Amino acid sequence: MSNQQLIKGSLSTIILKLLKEQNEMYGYEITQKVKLLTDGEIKITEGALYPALHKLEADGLLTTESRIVDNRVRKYYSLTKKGTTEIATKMADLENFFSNLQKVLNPNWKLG
Amino acid sequence: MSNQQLIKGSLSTIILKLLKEQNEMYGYEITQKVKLLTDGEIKITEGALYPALHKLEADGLLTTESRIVDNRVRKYYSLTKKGTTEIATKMADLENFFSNLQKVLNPNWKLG
DNA sequence: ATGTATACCTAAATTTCTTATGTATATAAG
DNA sequence: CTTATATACATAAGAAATTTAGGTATACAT
Repeated sequence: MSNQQLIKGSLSTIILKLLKEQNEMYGYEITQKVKLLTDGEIKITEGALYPALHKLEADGLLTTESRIVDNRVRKYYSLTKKGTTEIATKMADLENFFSNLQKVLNPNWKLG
Repeated sequence: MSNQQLIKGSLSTIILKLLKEQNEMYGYEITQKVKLLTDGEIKITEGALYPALHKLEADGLLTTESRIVDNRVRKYYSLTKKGTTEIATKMADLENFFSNLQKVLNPNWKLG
């Protein structure tokens, strides 16, 4: 898809929002969830995902817990208190941005 | 606004779409138009705008014509045939991306 | 003289992503 | 038995787009 570059700026919001809904997820699970929800149209690459997860953890928005399932390591991520606050802000920002973008691009747009 | 980083990936679409509607615009005019349409909530910085315009021109999507107005140079940009084709594709990509993003972030979203 | 608005521009640094790898286990196919 | 696919983590070089910070210049108001 040529819209892959549009993900720039919203990847961390996607990660945090999914974690808010599911309480905890591991990296690979996130890529599969997004793929499933969008019928394969949005693909989160691992090269983008893992650095993003590490940054969110370093920023104190996520905590991790490693578990071994089927002889393989999984790192489960969940929101910290700070992360919970942040996702509310980010979602509001995103809605606001889309609203403004529609004013610029097309006042007649209807989505949903 | 903290949503400034969300512009990443959609700046060229904004430029092309405005030019499609207005036929021709100069750089500074684009920044002011976006500011006006969004009540100052989206600000296109000149450091982002001018390189983007130059790239779109280099890619053959825009042509320019310099004029002197009030003793100051203005570079008017307009869509080429290729640019006109491209904006249709880009708008479709953007709508598609937003649609998919909403599936991930919130199935209940309604915009517009 | 100073600040604000208009109007163009570039360059270093940063952020974010792509692309390409690398490691390792499990399982199905040939 | 070895090859391919899926699962699951990770890093690193390079590319792309933006931010931040400057620079030049005219016009006008304080």
